[in-house]
Amino acid sequence: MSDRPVRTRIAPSPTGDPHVGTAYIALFNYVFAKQHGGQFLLRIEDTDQTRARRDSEKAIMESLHWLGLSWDEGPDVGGPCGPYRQSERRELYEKHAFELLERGEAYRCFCTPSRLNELRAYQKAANTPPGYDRLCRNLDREESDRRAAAGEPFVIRLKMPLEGDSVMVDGLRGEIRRSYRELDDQVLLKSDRFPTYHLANVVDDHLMGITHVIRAEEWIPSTPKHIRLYEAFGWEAPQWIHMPLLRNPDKTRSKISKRKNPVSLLFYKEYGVLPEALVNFLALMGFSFGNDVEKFTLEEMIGAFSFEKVSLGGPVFDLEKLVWLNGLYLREMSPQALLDAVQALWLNRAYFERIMPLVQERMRTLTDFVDLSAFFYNCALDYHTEDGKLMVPKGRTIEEMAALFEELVEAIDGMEDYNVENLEALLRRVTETRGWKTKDVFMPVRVAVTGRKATPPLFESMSVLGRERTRVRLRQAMAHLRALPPPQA
RNA sequence: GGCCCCAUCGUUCAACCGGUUAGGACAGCGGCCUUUCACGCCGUAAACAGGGGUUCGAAUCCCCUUGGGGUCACCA
Repeated sequence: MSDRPVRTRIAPSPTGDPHVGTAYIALFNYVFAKQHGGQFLLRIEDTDQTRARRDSEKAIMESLHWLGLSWDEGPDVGGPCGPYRQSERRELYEKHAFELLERGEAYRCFCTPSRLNELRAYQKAANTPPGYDRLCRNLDREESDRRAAAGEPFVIRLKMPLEGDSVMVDGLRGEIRRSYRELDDQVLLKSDRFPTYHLANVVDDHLMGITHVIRAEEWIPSTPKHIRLYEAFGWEAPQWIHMPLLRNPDKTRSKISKRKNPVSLLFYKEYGVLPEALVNFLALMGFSFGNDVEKFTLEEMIGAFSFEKVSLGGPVFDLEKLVWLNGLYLREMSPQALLDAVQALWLNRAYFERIMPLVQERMRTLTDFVDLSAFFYNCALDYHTEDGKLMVPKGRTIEEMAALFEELVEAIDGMEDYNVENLEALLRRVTETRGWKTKDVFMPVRVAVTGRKATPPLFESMSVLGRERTRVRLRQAMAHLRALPPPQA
């Protein structure tokens, strides 16, 4: 153990919406660092060139700021250990990978993806444990250098010990042992010269002086690789603390996922949850303040926090309790502050300006505006109506429509730019692939998204509602349909 | 499937190093307040997964079983 000043970090991967799990882990890193007068850093792990999304990084930073979990060092504020974006540190990882190669702690692997696929297929068929067979581990150095010089593509793999146990001490669980025999020679540097998570993460944590790695439980199985990496470099390893995983509320109890639960921080913000309430609620997941106190501020949590007060069962994210807690916060605001908050969310001029052109030609009196635009503000829609029935057109089944909504939820999530053109293209595409008529898709989607059959133009409306709320409504409509009694024959 | 982690009411969090009528909160139910609803208040139901040990005594320590989860990529 060393007496280095405490430094923690949150290291999200910008591959989608800002995730509630990211906020959850960030919270504990933040609180622990602040409690010890240390620093909390933000590092963007964007080494996956195929998945990193441009706008995602920005959304993550905005969401964490919204929650009040601000960082002392990061891509936007800089700091002594920058850059804080892994894609800007590529050469560093390459250099370190080659350093391990030189020291015999790692080796070049020339195996092709197709060979590795075959290997896996064979292992699966033969029912043997999967993993790299270490074919290239014993290539002699001359041959390795020669093939690399000839331009043959390769990756660099870490040499794991063949015998013995890897021992990690987890701050919450104590000692966790694993036999090296079941540990693979992990790829450190991909053939595109970008690092894998394992290399980049360890190199950065060391270079950035991270003392406590507080991350989700799902990382426990790969910690031996990280420990080995620290050993291979001759570096002092941080303390490992693995927090329990947030779970889905349904029967599966699997780790929280966007297919089953709203996981986007944007959702909670647009739903009207106050950041203080969300932070408080997240803190309740696994942590107990003491004396049965449930409502507390970030500041108070910093005063009371200890990992001894963290329990290990995977907590289920209970939206109902979050909403109750939020109500508590709402009620203690001054009416003025509440008005400001309500206005800032949806009842603001900028938002009105987007809606006005959509409803103008349908208005006869000024007050028509309220009725015509209500669905732009409502959160939950009521589908138990005459219009709601239009979500299942004649000749289509309930399940067909639910499946359609499900597909749209996914497609909208993956949409690069969420705009009118892409929405129209998407709806036309799903209509065509099904061989349906447009009315079989457009009206049901209209009702799902707005709750009614007479609305402003569909794509424009979806665009104004935004990606997140559109998805939520489609998902709610899907759930509504699947809960319907089966039609009589 | 192998390996690893976990195990208290439906959900969440308590019960310090073994001795409690197993507690709080959300949700549920009943009631009070109230023109209504909500808030608030009062009350009620609801759990130690099972089996072995250790011990005078086990929710608490150990083992096994069961259950749940995670992980086994040139993703993080």
